Amino acid sequence: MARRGDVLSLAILGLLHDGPLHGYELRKRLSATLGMFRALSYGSLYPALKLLLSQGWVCEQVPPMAGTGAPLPLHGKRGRIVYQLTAEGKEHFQHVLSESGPSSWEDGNFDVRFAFFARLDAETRLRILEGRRTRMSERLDGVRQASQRSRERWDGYTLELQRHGLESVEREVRWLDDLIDNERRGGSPPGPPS
Amino acid sequence: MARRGDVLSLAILGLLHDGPLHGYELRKRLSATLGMFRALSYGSLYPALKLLLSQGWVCEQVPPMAGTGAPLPLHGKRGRIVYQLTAEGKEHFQHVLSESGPSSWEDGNFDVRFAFFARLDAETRLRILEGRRTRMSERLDGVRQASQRSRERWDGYTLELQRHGLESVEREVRWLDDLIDNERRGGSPPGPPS
DNA sequence: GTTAGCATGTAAGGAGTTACATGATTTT
DNA sequence: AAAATCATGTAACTCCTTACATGCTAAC
Repeated sequence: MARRGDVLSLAILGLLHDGPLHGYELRKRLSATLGMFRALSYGSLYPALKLLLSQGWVCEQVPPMAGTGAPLPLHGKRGRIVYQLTAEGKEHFQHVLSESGPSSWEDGNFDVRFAFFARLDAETRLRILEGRRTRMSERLDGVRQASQRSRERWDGYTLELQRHGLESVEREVRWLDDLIDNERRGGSPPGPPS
Repeated sequence: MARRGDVLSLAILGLLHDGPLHGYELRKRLSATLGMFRALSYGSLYPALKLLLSQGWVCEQVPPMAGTGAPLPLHGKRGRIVYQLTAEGKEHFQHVLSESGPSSWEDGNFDVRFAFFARLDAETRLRILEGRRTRMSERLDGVRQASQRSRERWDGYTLELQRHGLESVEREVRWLDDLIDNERRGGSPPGPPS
């Protein structure tokens, strides 16, 4: 029963793909990257983990006893709970991530999918990027038309807000153009090519 | 009982300040401007109007009978319902708009306040802009630190997403700097000064 | 005459936050 | 020994969307 908009599950599964983590650490990584600049609350995170557990996509794991120097819970009662991706979890992650339909280029979903682009084939990457680009230019057109139809109604500040917003979306489209370009000619992932 | 985050009420009150409007038209204006690029649903709008009505901040009004050429409901049963700002509504709007505390520079609230900046004094404008600027550079620092602490963990795509997000916030800060500058030296509203 | 747009609403549910509640570990 | 940070969780609540339900008016 995979919900359409379950971005959080996808993000957690993706992070767990590189190794087991406990909730607290998971939250920090989710907040710092993945386009999630606002910190996610525990009131969202822990229920989400419970859900993944109940679906069998992750399992709880005892932390590695002794050894690595990591601060262990030791004789304490409620230590950290480390979550690990199961085989079904991996499969589910790959399946959901590969969805390249309209839902994949919606505001919330796109960023997380993009963060895990390395685990998708070039074709799917391109399809998602192009879908997102189309969505963004549609939005651009809509707002441009709306603001042209009624220019004299708004004062300087409202106009400035509109201009700035428009520029943001234009910038987004240019960014996507560059990524599509890069993807088509070579497909090497972005970043320092040196 | 003014809620902290009641942005929608503020936006509606602000739009109604320039003259009475019905819900359908209100929605279009809310969607096209005020930083709200996503269209607001009626399931949000009409209940919000009901609330404003119950608080006495707006009142229903019969549309101007005959005359202006506007498509009247005529003998139809359920025509448009035009909402008008009451005196208390104006007062409440001004009061909420003038709040220049932390809530005023949060993500959702700032844009709407900025759109109605023309109805605030220069001092309040400056305080809100500076608060927002501080908030944004804090966010910048947080993300910069987090991404420096763990550069090698992420692949090219995740890094690119992070870089793009960071650049967006940097751009936002520069925009605010310009606005603050403009506000300090003269205070003339932005836009074509010609 | 039927499609598209105008116009208003309600009920159910999704996705998240805040505030609360608890307790261990590390640093000062 | 106090304070900060680590760590996990729940209950209530907020804000919004989707899907539904209704009916008028303009254009093709």
